Amino acid sequence: MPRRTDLSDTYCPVGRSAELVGDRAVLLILRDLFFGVRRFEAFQANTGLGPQILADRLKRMEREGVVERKAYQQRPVRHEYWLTDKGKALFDILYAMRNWAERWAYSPGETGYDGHAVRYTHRKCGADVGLATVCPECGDILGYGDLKGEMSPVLIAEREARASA
Amino acid sequence: MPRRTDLSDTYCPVGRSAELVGDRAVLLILRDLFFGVRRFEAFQANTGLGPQILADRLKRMEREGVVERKAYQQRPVRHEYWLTDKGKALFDILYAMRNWAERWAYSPGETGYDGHAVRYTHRKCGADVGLATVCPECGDILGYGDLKGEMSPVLIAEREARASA
DNA sequence: ATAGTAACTATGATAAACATAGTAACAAGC
DNA sequence: GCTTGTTACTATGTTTATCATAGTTACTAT
Repeated sequence: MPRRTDLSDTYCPVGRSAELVGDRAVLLILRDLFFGVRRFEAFQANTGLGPQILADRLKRMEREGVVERKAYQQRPVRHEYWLTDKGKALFDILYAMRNWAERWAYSPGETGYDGHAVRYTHRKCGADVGLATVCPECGDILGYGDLKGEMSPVLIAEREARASA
Repeated sequence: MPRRTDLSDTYCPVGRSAELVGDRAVLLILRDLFFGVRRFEAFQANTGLGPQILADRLKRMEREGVVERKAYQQRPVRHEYWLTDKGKALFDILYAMRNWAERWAYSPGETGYDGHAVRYTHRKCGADVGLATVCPECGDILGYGDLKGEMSPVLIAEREARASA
């Protein structure tokens, strides 16, 4: 889609974020990055994105400073994509998206959806945090690094089915 | 852009949110809705979107149940767009986007940017909450309704300039 | 009868996305 | 030393969304 209007110079902070995060492909890549995925082919398998939008978005994200390309082997040179601090800080946005969807985007008796699609536990105290941003057990404010995410069986099955296709 | 892949039936919560929120236009409309804007022409002026993507997105958002069209006058019938509860719950995502951008998306000496582009205060205790999700003064968890947002002078000027053009 | 207001719809050019195929640079096996 | 495999992409052409601009509907006010 032609996007002539550039929002990266607006004074509105939501506009500036939207320039990066207002894009399905970027969000799917970020999701995978937060689950520990680092390689091109894995992103392709998990997100279902074609190689060029994937390549294009990874370049964009690198230009914006949210990911870094790191060589993990020479001969032949192969790269992995790692989140920078600026990238890791995007966690709160993804987490808010997850929380919203878990609460509002699943129909009541949806098949295979019991509890939550992704369960987060507080690394420090082990508590299941539900949809909270503050640990219900110890009261800590929760951010990237504090939380451990685990996919539910249906979600794992879905990802495996996609990866093998 | 052709978007053949539909994410609304994935089990991944980020995927489901991305289907709605992974779109620049939707984000800009939501931003305005959270600032109290309700009318078509005002959205157009503030977001810079053309009338058809605006109309298309508002329909999509209505279909998704995040906004409601309400007639504010008869003869001729005119409508306003109001956030539903499901829509209001999206605040956390927008707030996370604002927080990320205020911290990471402005260059150090950027003209006119002193402090924050949008300042939020806790309605209950009056404290400036900065970039927090928990009130630094009284410790309350902050969500939609608890916060009052105020645009900085540069941002107001930018919006007025856009509206008059 | 003309001008104004608010919320759109219609039209055509442009640019982005998708599917599919192909390339580069090697390693490993036969 | 030739084929197969691996990983990370690039190239090509069709499909589809977006943008800019203009026009429409249904009225009120002067």
